[in-house]
Amino acid sequence: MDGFSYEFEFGFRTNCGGLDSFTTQGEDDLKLEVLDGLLDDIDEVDDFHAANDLSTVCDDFLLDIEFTEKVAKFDCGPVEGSHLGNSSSESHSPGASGSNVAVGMSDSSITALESECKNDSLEKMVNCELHGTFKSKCEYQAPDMEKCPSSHDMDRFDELDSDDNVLLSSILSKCKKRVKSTVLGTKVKRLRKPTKRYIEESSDLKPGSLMRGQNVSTATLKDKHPKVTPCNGSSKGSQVASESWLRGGRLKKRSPILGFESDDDIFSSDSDDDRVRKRKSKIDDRRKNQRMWTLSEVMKLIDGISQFGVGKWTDIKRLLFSSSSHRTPIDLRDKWRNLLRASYAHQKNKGEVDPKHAMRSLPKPVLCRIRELATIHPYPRVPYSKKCNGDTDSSRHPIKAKSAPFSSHGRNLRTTIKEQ
DNA sequence: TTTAGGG
DNA sequence: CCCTAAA
Repeated sequence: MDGFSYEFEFGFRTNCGGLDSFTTQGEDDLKLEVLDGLLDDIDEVDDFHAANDLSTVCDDFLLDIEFTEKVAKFDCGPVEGSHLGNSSSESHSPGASGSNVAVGMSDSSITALESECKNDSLEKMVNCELHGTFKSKCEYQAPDMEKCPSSHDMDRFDELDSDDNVLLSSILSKCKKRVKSTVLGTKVKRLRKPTKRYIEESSDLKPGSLMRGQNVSTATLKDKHPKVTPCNGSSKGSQVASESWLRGGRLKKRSPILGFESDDDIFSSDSDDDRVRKRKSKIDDRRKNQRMWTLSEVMKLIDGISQFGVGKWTDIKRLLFSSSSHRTPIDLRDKWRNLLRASYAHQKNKGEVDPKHAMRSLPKPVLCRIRELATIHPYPRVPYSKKCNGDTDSSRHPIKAKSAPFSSHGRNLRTTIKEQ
């Protein structure tokens, strides 16, 4: 049973070194045809995923196939007794650590086997072993290669377990695919798909943990300094409570698994809401964590900046925003950038506020404060104060002159300096 | 790790 | 808000 699978697999593997000597090139086509015919009856078993890094074997493909055919013939022949059901043969060789891998012969074990076969030593070892068992038989039978498999052989083939057949089918279909690509000269390099083992490992996460990957830990990680700060007087009473789910799941890095997750819904343990939400806003989900800045937050930010200076975002975060687990230092910086932009826009409009944005505009004192701070702590690489723009200040900072202050045109900062 | 800058 | 490069 398994012995057949095992030996077949290893025969396939090791043929490259052992059996190519007695096959003439002229037989290749014939054999391929025969093999193809054989294989056509077999359902294509889905990929072996172990296709990764089989390229080293690929060069010996034709030979592999030859041997495959031989095995199909020989192993069912009279001598097959020593093959079929003789899985103990591997136990003869104590050094054959790899043999253990193949005995179970599940798909995953095949995967394991294949990956193990990348190991040179293992291959050699198996070579040795098989030269003892296989080669002699095969060489012995080689002269009869031309003849078709006898009906007896085919019967024996049919006698195989269904499990064995499945396995055999898998292996053969794999051979077939590779042979086709190789023989046709295309030698298509298959895209590196995730190995079955990888998928299995991924899906193993599913049952136990509802925590979707990394989402859980980051939330707690941020409040390293749970300094008790009155919840910034924000009108949003629910802010602190809700931010755990809103922001707690902020993904610092996209994990490679994310590809699966979005494509196949491997993590089907998601609630329906989650799934719907994920589908709906896959594109702009970067915005879904967005949080309106409250005035009090802005004030705190301004205070922090005036206290620590611009650029000390971590300090500001630690001391003033420790209670809000969202608002990373980067957020603070971004907000400050936006505030500067806004203040500049405001100033440029001579105090007139676009009625459309009137609601969002900052109170005048805050605006003044921002402008004030901007002069004291110019935002990085802002060479001159916004207030004195247009004068020759920029000439004093020739290096930094290229980075323009914030313009009223959204984020296009550079056009402004050209205009001036 | 933090910051700056771009998107 | 996110990502990445640079420090």
